[in-house]
Amino acid sequence: MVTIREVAKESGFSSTTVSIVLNNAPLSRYIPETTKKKIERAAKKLGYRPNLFARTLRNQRTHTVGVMVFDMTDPYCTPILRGIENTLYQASFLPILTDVHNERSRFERYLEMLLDRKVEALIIVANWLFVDIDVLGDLEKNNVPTAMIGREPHTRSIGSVMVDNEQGTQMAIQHLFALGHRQIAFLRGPKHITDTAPRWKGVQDFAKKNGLEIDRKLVLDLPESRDPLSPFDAGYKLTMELLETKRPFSALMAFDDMTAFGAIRALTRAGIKVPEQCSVVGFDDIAHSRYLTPGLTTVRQPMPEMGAMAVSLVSEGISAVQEKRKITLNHRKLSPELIVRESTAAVV
Amino acid sequence: MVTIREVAKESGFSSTTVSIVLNNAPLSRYIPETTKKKIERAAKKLGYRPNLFARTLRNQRTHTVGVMVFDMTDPYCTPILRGIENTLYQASFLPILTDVHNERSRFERYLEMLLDRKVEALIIVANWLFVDIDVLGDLEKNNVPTAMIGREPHTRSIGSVMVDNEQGTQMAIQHLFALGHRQIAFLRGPKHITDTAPRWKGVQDFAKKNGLEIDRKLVLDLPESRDPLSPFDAGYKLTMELLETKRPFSALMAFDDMTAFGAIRALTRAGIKVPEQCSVVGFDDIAHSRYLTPGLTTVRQPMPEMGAMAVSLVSEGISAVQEKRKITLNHRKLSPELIVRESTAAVV
DNA sequence: TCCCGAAGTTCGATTTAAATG
DNA sequence: GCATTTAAATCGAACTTCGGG
Repeated sequence: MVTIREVAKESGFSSTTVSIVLNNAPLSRYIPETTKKKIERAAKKLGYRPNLFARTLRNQRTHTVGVMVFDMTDPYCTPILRGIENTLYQASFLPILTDVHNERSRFERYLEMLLDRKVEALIIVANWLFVDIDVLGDLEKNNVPTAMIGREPHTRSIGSVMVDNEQGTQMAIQHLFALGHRQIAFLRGPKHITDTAPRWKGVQDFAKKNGLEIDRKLVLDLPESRDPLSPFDAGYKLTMELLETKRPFSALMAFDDMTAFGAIRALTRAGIKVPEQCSVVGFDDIAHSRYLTPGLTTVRQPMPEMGAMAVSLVSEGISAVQEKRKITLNHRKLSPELIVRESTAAVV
Repeated sequence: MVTIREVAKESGFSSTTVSIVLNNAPLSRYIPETTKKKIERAAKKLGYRPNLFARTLRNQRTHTVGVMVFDMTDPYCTPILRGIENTLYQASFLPILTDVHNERSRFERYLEMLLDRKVEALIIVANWLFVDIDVLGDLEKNNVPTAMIGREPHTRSIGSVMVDNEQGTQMAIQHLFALGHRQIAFLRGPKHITDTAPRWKGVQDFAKKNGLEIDRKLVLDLPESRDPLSPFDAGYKLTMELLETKRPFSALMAFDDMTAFGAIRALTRAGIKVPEQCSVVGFDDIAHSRYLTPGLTTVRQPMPEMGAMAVSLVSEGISAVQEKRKITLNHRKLSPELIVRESTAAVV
């Protein structure tokens, strides 16, 4: 390994001077160009790369952020991670990725590991299950700016990025309404998930405003579960139950895309064509949605942007820590977008 | 921050002794239990956590591995990453995740960043595009054990994990053959992808052995492209072209799942029912495949296992480096599995 | 005072060599 | 030589202090 001392020797100056020059430190304004040139040339010649661990030991900076996902296999995560990665890259930060598999013990172990590595910030992708773990203790104490994606934390001091759920379902129901649907079935989310309530509120608000009557018999709730893939099975099962009641409906609005896939499977099995005989809308716009046939009409969460936004929130926090200001992180709500594909059609 | 010196002071021993005890170093066998107890109690009381950067500075170990993905949004990646993460976790290693977006400059920049951080190993998930970049230079020089998933590297000294492509397509064609299909269309992969040849070879071998005639007019090639999602569009387009020729076929074998999705879309648009009028098989078994309707029959790559295998390959390398042996990494070929779902059926 | 550069200390842990009884 | 403990050197960079012109 080439050290700063070797560069010093090669260039004929002391390591102090080398350090000052290569870091463009304040003092470097006194150092003549010729000296700088020589040092830079020597560094280049030897292929000098400063040892980041020595540097961190001195100045405490790691240029690393921890990313915690609750379940990577949830297709909702990937685009978010992409957004995080891309934004960090621009800032020359590197992410340490951890997946807690929805297990508390794993969460705690990983948190400890990340703190040991002095990540400068933490981003939590709280998809699906996340019963408010008291992260705060350790985090606040350690002064690590933290942002959460997809869940509103119960604490100040932790930033958050969410999609505007209410707005999303309003767009969806508005779309169905405009297509002439009046008998609409709903597969609501599990009660313990915080997205469930606002999404339903969006529907209700629209219904009230536009005189749409909601048939309570056509409203079902997904069961609680800690498996991000189970909504598919639940969607399938609930739709089957719905069909058995023989209550007619011309459209179905699912809690999320995965649920919608399950519903489509059930409808197809029952010989009901989508969208000709029944329209289906989802929520999320996970990657699958575009590729299944028919393509799923859904409400897109701007996932890469949410990742990017989380990074910019914690960046603020990092600056604050650097300048010894108190950290305060914001809460952001991003607008969703209605993506109309082939799973919805006008009533005949 | 609690340092080892504070633990020393609290316990009444020197920092040397504290270090020896806490690390269970060889010398600790001379240290009496009572001393150990006292030191451990002091450490616990103060909540002592050794500074990893100071430690790394001394002993060069980082317990970190770099993971490079060529495009995270490729659904093929996620389960592999999961496998990597899970296996690393067991070994108390942490992954730094980088996504090179199929860009050479980004690849080089990330590689540099990872080497600066002294990752103890590197795992490359070479999905889709990867025209043999000369990683070797830097890597070999820096003595970083490296394994590649999904591509056979042109160099020794880099380990690799692949699925047995030949075996995979053989299973698929065998399945179609057993269902009575004789007129089978093929959407082969782009020529520049290394998977393409062996997958085709599997088909040919089976055909020869079983007297299945392959109609060259029913064999099309995907165009070259650097977008992991484009196979969908290509699959759609090629299938449309196939249909226009009016040449009959009762089954279609796609290069991968994404291509198969495109084909299904085309067939459906053309009013051809899958699987009643045409069976479709894919390759990969990405997450989507289970959820579309009909569920896709496909050849599963054991992705989590491939990730795990890559970790175990580089672990070997890490041990070698530790013991100053020369690193030699193996090449592993894992068996795929045929997943029969709803997109294939017997000819009527 | 301004400019330039070097010596020496510090960050926190590990390890070697050596000092005790 | 043995059991027990520790002072001091080390890892590599950054910063503080100081001195000479």
